[in-house]
Amino acid sequence: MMIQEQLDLLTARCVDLHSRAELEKKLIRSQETGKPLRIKYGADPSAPDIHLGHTVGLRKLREFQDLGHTVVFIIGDFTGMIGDPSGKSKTRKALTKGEVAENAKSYQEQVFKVLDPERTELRFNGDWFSPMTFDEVIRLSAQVTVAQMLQRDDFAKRHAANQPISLVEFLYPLVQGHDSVVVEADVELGGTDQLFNLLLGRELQKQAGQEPQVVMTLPLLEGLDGVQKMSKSLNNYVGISESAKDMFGKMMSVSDELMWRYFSLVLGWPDERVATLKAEVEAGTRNPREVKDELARLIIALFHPAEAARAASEEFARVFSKGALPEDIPEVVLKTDIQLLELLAEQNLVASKGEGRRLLKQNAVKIDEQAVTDPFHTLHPGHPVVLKVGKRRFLQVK
RNA sequence: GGUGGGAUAGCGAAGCGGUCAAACGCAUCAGACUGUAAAUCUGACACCUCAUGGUUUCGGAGGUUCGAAUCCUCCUCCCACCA
Repeated sequence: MMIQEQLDLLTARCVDLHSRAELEKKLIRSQETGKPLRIKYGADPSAPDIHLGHTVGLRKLREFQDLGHTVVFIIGDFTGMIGDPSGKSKTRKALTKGEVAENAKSYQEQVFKVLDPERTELRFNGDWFSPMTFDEVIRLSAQVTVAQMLQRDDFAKRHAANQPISLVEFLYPLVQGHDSVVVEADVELGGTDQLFNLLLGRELQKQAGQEPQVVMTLPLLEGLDGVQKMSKSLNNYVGISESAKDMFGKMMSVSDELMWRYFSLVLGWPDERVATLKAEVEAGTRNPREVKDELARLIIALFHPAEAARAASEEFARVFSKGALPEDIPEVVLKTDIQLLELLAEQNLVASKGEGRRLLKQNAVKIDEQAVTDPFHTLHPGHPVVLKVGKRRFLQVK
C-alpha cells in the first residue's frame, strides 16, 4: 500500500493529529528500514470490562498492526491506583492494588479479541514506576510547569471555578507522558479527552532526547444514554464479552440519531457509506429499525459467530416484537404454595417488596400474560405458569 | 497559620424547631403510545405493612426540647480565599 493510502487509512476518524507530516515521515522511515513503528495505547484498569467505547481505539490500533506495526499496550496498573481526572469535574477514586491486578487480568483476556497478539507488546507501567525513587519523581516533575498544566482545559476550568485540583492529578499526565519515554513510542493513540496527556508525552520525549511521538485522538463513543461517553461507571456500555443476546438488546435501545456514530466508530464504516445509509432512512426508503437491527448484528459478529448474531436478532424479534417467551428462562420449582409477592421477592425479580407492590399496582406483573395485581395471589406446585415482570424479567414457575 | 463555606436519599440541590421519608431537577423503574428509537403523557421511586400504621434515615457522637435534617457541644472529613 502506498504511503499516502496508508496515511489516509490511519488518520480516518481522527479528531486531533500532530502531525500528519510527522506520521508520514515515520511511516516512510519504517518502510525503508523495515522497522515497525511502536504505537502506544494506555488502558486504565479501573473498569474491568472492555466495551465498545474502547474498541474505537483498539480498531485503530489494529489498522496499524495490519500494516505491520507494533502495538505497545500499556496497562496502567500504576496509574490506576492514582485515578485519572480526565473529563470529570470530580476526582476519580483510586483503586487498590488487588482490584487493579484483577482488572488488568480481565483486560488482557479481552483486548485480543480485537488486537493481533503477534504484534502486541503488553506492558505494565507499575514495572517502571513502582521501583522509582523519590528523587527521580521530583526530577520528572521538574520538567513541567504549573502554567503548562493549566493549559489543560479541565484544569483551567476547575481552577477558574475555584474547584479543587489535586496535586496527584497534575502528576497523572506526567506519569502517562513518561510511559511514552520508557516505551519509546512513535505514535500514541487516545480518546479526545486524552489530548493533553498525549501532547505532554511529546514534551517529555523531547526532553529525554527522543523524537516526539505522533499524537492521534479518536472521538469518544457516546454510551447508550446518547449523551455521556460510554463508560462502565455510568452503566451505559456494551461490553465485548457480553452474550449476543444482551448485546442485541442494548444495541436496539440506542437512539436513531446515535446509531450512525456506531456505524462509523465501532464498525469503521467510511463516512460516505454512513451518509448514504442515513439519507435512505431519512428519505423513508429504509426502515430505521431494520438498519439498527443490521448494526446490532454486525457489531455482535465482531465478537461472536455470525450465527449467534442472527439468532439474537430472531430471538429479539420473537420476544419483544411479537411478545413471545424467550427460549431459556430461569426456572423455579415450588415445594409449597406461595404468594405472588413472596415469590417475586424471593426470586429477586423485585428489589424489595415495596417495589413488588408498586409493580403489581402498575400492572407490570403478568402470569401467563395476564396482568395480576393481587400480591396474595397464590401459586401452587404442579401448576406451571410463566411469570413476567416488566418487559424483560421472566420466570418459569413449576 | 488566619478567614469564610460545606457534608441531605443513586447524583445535583432545597429545607434551617412540628404540616419532613424530606420540595425540585436528573437518573432509574413501570404503564400508555411504539420500532426495548425519539418525543409525549401517567404513576412510582428508604424499609416493613392489604390497609390504617410502623421502623430506620439528612457526616459521627452526645445534649436541649413534648417534638430536631433544622438549636447547642464535641468530633471526623471536605473546599475556597488570604498568608
